[in-house]
Amino acid sequence: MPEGPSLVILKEAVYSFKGAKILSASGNAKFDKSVLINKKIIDFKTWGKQFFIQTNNHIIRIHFLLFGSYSIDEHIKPDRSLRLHLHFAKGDIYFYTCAIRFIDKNMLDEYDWEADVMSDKWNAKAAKKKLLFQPEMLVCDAMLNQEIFSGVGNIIKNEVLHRIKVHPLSTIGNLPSTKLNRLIKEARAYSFDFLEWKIKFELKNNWRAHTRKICSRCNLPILKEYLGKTNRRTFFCDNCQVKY
DNA sequence: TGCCATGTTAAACT
DNA sequence: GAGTTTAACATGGC
Repeated sequence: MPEGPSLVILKEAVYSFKGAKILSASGNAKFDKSVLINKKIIDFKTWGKQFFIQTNNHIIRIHFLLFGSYSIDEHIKPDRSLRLHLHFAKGDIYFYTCAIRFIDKNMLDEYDWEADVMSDKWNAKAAKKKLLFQPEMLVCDAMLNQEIFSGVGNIIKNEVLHRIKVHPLSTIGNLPSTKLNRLIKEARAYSFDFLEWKIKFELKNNWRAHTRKICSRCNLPILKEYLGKTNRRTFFCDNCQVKY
């Protein structure tokens, strides 16, 4: 569930609830759900891995972390994992094992919408500026930085670096300009490939490095190491990914 | 069956 | 107080 493209799928999936009135709200999320009753859904938004439900009076922020999930109309998980259930005349939305809270009304203005790789507002030049400001940063950390690449997660990180043949331990400052541009471009492009494949249930089939044993390009072993400040699982080909 | 992972935050440290 | 490391959270797939 967690990476940006999956949230875009969610936003599409609940689109028909836009304008609908919440008839009841329940679940074990630790806030007062009664204030949502009889409120209309104004909009659903995503920023990277965060999902927002807007009513006239409130903004609910949902983060799925590692294990979060949702379902529409059917309650498919145990009650204990049900964080929020929104009931409408036309159906139901269920959110499970995620972090949910209200955020301040004007908080949405605080988000850097140009950082969201899935957004129409995505700004590659702004991303480059932020990257060049931290030349010592490792590329494997840079890709997971939500201020720069909001929505990019560990799978996208591994796949993009393999696709552009850049070693995860390269630093931003050492990357040739063409490679840096390519990294920024593919962070978005791969995310849209991810979206397309996920919709078709073909995502895993298309992984070239993530969880793979053999490099699809050179047939040499893919290495698995925990790298960077983020210390996340990193799959890479030591042969065809160049360290800069 | 046990391990561990598409992630983040807050507490506990130095 | 700052910067950092660690623990906590919690489910499902392999």
